[in-house]
Amino acid sequence: MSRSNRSAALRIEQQAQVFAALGDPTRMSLVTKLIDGKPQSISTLTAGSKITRQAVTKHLSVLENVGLVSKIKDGRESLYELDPKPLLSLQEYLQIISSQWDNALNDLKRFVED
Amino acid sequence: MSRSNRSAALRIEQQAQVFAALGDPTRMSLVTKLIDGKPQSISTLTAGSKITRQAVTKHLSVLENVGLVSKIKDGRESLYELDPKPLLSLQEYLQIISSQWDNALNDLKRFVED
DNA sequence: ATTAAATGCAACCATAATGTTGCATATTAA
DNA sequence: TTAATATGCAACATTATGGTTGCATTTAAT
Repeated sequence: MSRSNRSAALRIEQQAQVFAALGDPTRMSLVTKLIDGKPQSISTLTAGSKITRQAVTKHLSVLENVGLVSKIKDGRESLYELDPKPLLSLQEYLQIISSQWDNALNDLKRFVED
Repeated sequence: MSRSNRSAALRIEQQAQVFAALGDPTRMSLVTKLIDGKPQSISTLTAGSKITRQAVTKHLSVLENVGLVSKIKDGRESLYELDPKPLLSLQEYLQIISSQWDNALNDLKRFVED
């Protein structure tokens, strides 16, 4: 496999991990809760949830592992803060896919009309 | 739970499923292979892969279940075609998150400057 | 100094996801 | 009509995921 294929495979792997991290309703709502920019503690993020604090902790770790949140120790609390960079990366990816799709449609159209 | 919360939860669940469907490198590359608009058979999509045809078939089913591809029987072949609608939906979602994030940053800026 | 609150860590369980193999069936080609 | 191709179906093994419980540890409040 060429160097470029290796790094492309790496990029795909990373993107896939971010997609996977968002591929769970609990984690999507955690992201939503953090969207206002205020770092929040595990207890706060767990409040009102139907699952245990430890489950929420695991979900936060998944998000942290793909760089979607970062953890800040503050006294006895662990605050989590959103980092939207990986989301921007996904947007770019979807953008590329969409534009390629548009091109494919145009090509098809031209082919049919000729 | 209110009606609006119920349907919001449904939407989140659906979006999460699409994210999850893309959350695997094999499925991401299947999507990439189909981006030119040409429906392709399972055998074609499996060629050059390191996993078996049956594994690819399962991945295609995952994509089909969230509406990212559709299956067309043609003789003895099963052709799969990309449907980008769910991708557009994800783009919208990410767009909303991004804009809310920008708002939060602006609010914070204003707060600090006051 | 005690008590309460917030986490961390680890073991454990149930279920889902990923992949394989083997065989049956349907279509096309020779 | 025989052989080759493409797929479908089902059982199985392995590992990952999502969740729980119990207990220890650290920090804050009385």
